[in-house]
Amino acid sequence: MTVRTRYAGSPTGYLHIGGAWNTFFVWLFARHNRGTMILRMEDTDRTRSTQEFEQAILEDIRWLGLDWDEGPDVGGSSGPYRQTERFDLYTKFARELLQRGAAYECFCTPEELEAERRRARERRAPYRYSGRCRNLSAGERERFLAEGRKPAIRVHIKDFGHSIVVDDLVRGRVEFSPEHLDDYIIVRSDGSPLYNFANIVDDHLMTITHVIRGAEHLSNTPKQLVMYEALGWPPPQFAHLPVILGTDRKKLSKRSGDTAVRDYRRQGYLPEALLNFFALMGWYPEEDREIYTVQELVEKFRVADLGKASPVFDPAKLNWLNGVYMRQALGTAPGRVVEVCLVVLAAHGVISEPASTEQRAYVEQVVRVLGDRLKVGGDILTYGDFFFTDVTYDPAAEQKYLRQPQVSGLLRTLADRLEGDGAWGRETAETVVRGLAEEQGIHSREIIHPVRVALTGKTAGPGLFELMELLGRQRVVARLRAAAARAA
RNA sequence: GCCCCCAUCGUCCAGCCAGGUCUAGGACACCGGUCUUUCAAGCCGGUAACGCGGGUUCGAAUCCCGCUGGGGGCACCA
Repeated sequence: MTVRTRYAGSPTGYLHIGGAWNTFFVWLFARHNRGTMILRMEDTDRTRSTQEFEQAILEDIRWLGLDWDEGPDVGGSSGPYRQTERFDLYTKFARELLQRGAAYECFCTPEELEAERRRARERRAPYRYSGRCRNLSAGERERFLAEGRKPAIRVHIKDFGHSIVVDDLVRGRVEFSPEHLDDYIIVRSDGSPLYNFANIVDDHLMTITHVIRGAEHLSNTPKQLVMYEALGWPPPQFAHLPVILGTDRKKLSKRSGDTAVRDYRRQGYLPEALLNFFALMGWYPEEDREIYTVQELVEKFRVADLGKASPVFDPAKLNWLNGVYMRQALGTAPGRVVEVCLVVLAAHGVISEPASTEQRAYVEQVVRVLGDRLKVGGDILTYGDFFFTDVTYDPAAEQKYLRQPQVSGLLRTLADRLEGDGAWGRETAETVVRGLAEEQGIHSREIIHPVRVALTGKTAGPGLFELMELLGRQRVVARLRAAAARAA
């Protein structure tokens, strides 16, 4: 039997780290088993779902380098892949359930249910639906209808007398006592299906063999198992991944900071670094090794090797990993580094979008000069903003290197010597700067540091002579004079 | 409150299933040192963990029970 697995996203926000991580593992599983990867949009919550978010999610998954065989955009044999386009299916099965007495209409209003819940809370008892609509007489039903009430549909949970067992691929055997189960709602009074129903209908109709999802769904699983039974369908295999935690040790959510994949893209992260990083959360493919190609991950992936504990998302480690990939790309495919830098630069409005040929060529130079200081695309601005904008002097740097007695004169002299129309380049710059130091009888660093601050505003950054070459004679001379004036 | 899950350095993981080779290994971060015009990178070194209590056993990070702690779920959300 060939593996068919899916990522079911709800288009109520951008793809976040947790969702992306989940998608990656689903994808790894599919590809490792030469199975089918399916994307499904669970957009039954029409108040929060939007077309834009759906687009964005697809885009971000694609950006990560993951692909899918069936989905809302590419179609497939078991489509459509958007739940809002499958309503007739849910209605059909809901009716079937109704006819078989496995489900019933519930006329309780949200207010009435809220009151039930409140009462349960007051008694400090766990809430379960009272079941008072379970055996409505024809008369009562007529009366509710006459009142204009629209029924929701609930499943009728029978007494099992035995516990419900989830045989989870990562957690093992998990038992649930059936007395905690509720007659839960599967279709809203407006006729739209709820997650725990639509999900099952789709997974079955799409012949999903493996459901790989977050552990937040583990408690839902017994409910779903009951539904599979009511429908007479064999359930798929389940694998519940741990939930990624934020630094606050709470579930990483859209509202807790930079958790959207899109944000990482904008900050100049490399998708392959993100993927490699994902692999290191909840899984260690091999001992004493952290760098893997996607292909290696596909080969090594085994659900049984996944951890059960919730990992904390550690941005510091992601940064390091991204740096590893950036350095590697610098050697083998510098265009990739330029690419992520362009994204950042454009996002900050420093260059146009798309970049002009000149801008691109210039950024290539900047990238070359910055070299392995670039751990993420965003570093082009933290280390090299002065290549694109006027100098912003770091107060501490200015205080330390520009407010020295001889500095103003030194800077002015250097400007004078650099001016002119002779050859310009790294060597010229170095010869002139070192020559001046020697002539003054001072160590070269005593002039290099102030010059760096004058040119870049910072104490840290790329090699002075390289950056001078790229900055060009005009800007160098102008900045030296401006700094000399400030220093005086 | 009820249900479920989880538990090794600050963080991510290895080790656990098949107890001894664990004075617990790797990585990130952190702290030194080295290189250097600064920073980054690199290289060398360092600090740092088996949550607690009971068992079982000659022997427990590893097996069992309890506790504690953390997390997730209890919707006409997904």
